[in-house]
Amino acid sequence: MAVEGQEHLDIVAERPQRRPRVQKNITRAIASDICAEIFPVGTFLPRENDLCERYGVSRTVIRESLKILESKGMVRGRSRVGTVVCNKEEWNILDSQVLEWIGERIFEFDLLNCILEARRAIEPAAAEFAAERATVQEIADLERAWRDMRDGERDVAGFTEADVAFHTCLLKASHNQVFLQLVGIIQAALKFSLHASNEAAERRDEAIDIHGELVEALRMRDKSAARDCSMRMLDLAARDLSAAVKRHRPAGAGLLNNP
Amino acid sequence: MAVEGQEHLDIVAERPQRRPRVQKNITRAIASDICAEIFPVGTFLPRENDLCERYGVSRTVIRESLKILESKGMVRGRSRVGTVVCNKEEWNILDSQVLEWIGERIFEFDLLNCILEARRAIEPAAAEFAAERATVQEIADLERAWRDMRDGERDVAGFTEADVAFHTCLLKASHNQVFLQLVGIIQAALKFSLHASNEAAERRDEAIDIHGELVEALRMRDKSAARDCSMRMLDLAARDLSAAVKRHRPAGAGLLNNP
DNA sequence: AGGTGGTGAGCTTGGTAATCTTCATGACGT
DNA sequence: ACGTCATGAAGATTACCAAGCTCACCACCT
Repeated sequence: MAVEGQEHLDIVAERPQRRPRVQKNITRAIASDICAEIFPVGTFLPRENDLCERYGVSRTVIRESLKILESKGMVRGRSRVGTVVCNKEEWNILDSQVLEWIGERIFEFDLLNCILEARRAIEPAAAEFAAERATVQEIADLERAWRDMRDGERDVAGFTEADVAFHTCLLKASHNQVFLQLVGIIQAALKFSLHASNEAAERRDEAIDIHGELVEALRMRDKSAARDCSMRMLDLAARDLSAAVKRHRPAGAGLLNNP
Repeated sequence: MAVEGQEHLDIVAERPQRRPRVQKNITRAIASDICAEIFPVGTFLPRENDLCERYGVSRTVIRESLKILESKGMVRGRSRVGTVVCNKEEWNILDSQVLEWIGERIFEFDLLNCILEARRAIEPAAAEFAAERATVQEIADLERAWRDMRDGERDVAGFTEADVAFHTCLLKASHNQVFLQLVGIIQAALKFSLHASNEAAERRDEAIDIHGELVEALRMRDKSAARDCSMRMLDLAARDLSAAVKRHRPAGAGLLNNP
C-alpha cells in the first residue's frame, strides 16, 4: 500500500518518452485517493502546490482535475482558502465516471441496495414503455444481447458484458432520456452483483430465461408481461446482491480488518 | 435578451477593477451558447485561442471551462484536433448545472415529458419508502414546506420554492441516495411547469390539499396512501405540464419554422 | 501517366512554469 | 472590542515547449 500511493507517479515516471493522458490519470488518482479516504470527507485537500509535488505534475493539471471533481460534486473550492472534500451525499453518484472511481468501494457506500430499490422503480416502468415504443431494430438488438448472454454463459466477463448491453438496450428502447441516463448505475450494479455470484451458475440459467421472456413480451407489445418479467429479473438481482454483499463482508464486521 | 448573449463580456468589460468569478460565468456562457446552437451539435468549437478572444479571457480559463463541459458530456476534446459538441443524448441531463444551462430551452429538448414519466416511476416509490423510513424531523420539515406552500399561495416564486423544498424533503425522507440525486430534474420540472400555469390558481388549491394529504399519510406510516397521493400529485403535474407546453408553443407547429 | 505511400510542415491541443492580482483570514495594535 | 494590515493561497494571465493529428506534396513504383 506504500506502492499504491505512488501509482500515478509511476505512470508519469515510467514512460518519460511518451506522455499519455496525464490529465485523466491524475483526475482518477485524486478521485481514488478521496474514495480511499486518504483525503477524508470534510477535510481540506493539500494546497495546490503541494498536490503538484505529490502527483508530479504542474499546477495546471491539478487545477483542471479539481475543476472536474468539483463539477461532479466531490470537492468544493473555496476561494483563497482551499479545496474541501464534500459529503458523499453531494457526490454525483449517477455519473458513470464517479462510479468508476468508487469502484469496489461501492460496497462501503451502502449504494447497491439503493440502486436495487431504484431499479425496482425504474426498470419495470422502462420495460412497459419499451413494450409500446421499441422499434424492431431495438428489439433485434435486445435479442442479440440475449443470445450473447446465452452463448457467454460460461464466461463471466462476457456474460456480464452482454447483460449490461441488454439492460442498456432496454433503457434505450424505452425512448426516455431520463431513464437512459441511469444506465450508469445499472452497469455498476450488474458489474458488482454478477462478479460475486459467479459460482451460482444455475441462477444464470434462470436469468437467461427471464431475459428471453422479456424480449418475447416486447415483441408481443405486451406491457404487463414486460413489467412482470422485469420485476422477476430484479428479484433475481436482489438474491445475487445479497450473496455479493455477504461474500464481500464475510465476517459481518469486515470494516475493521481492512489492509 | 439580446443582452444575454453578451453577458459575460459585460461582466469582464464593465468592471475592469473587480474580476469576480470569471470561471463560472465563462463556463455558463459557453454552455449557453452550445444550448443556443451557436455552436451546433456535431461541429467543432472554435480554436481555444479564438475562444479566448471571443469571451475575453485567457486560455487557462477556457481550458478549465472546456474540461468542466467535457466532464458533463457536452463536448469531447480530441487531442490536437479540436473540441466537438456532443449529441444531446450524451449530455448528463441529470446534472443540475446542465439543467440550469439549458434553462428555458428545456422545452425544445422534449425533456419535460420524459421527466414526468420518470417522476411517475420514482416519486410514488419514494413516497412509499418515506412512509416507512421518514424521521419525525423529516416529516416536520415536509409539513413546514407544505405550510410555506399554503402561505405563499399568492406569490408564484415563493410557492414554487416551497414546492421544490417539499419534493426535495420527500426524496430525502425516502433515505435512498439514488432518488435523492434526482432532485435536480424534479426541480427543473416544477420550475417550468408552475411558471407557466400561474394563472390557474384553483389548481394550486388542489395541489396544496394533496400535498397536505401526503404529509398526513407519512405521519400515519400508510404506504399505499402515500403512493396514492404521490400519483394524484403527478396527475396534476401532468395537466400543468401540458398547459405549459401549449403556452410555450402557441402555434403547435413551432418546430417547423425555425431557421 | 497515374495511383500509392511516405514524409514533413504546420496547426492545435496537452502540459509546464513564472508572475501578478485578489481577498479570506487571523494576528496585531489601537 | 474593533478596525487595520500582513500573509498566504487561490484566481487569472502570459509565454513557451511538446507532441501528435492532418493534409498536402512529392517521389517512387506499377
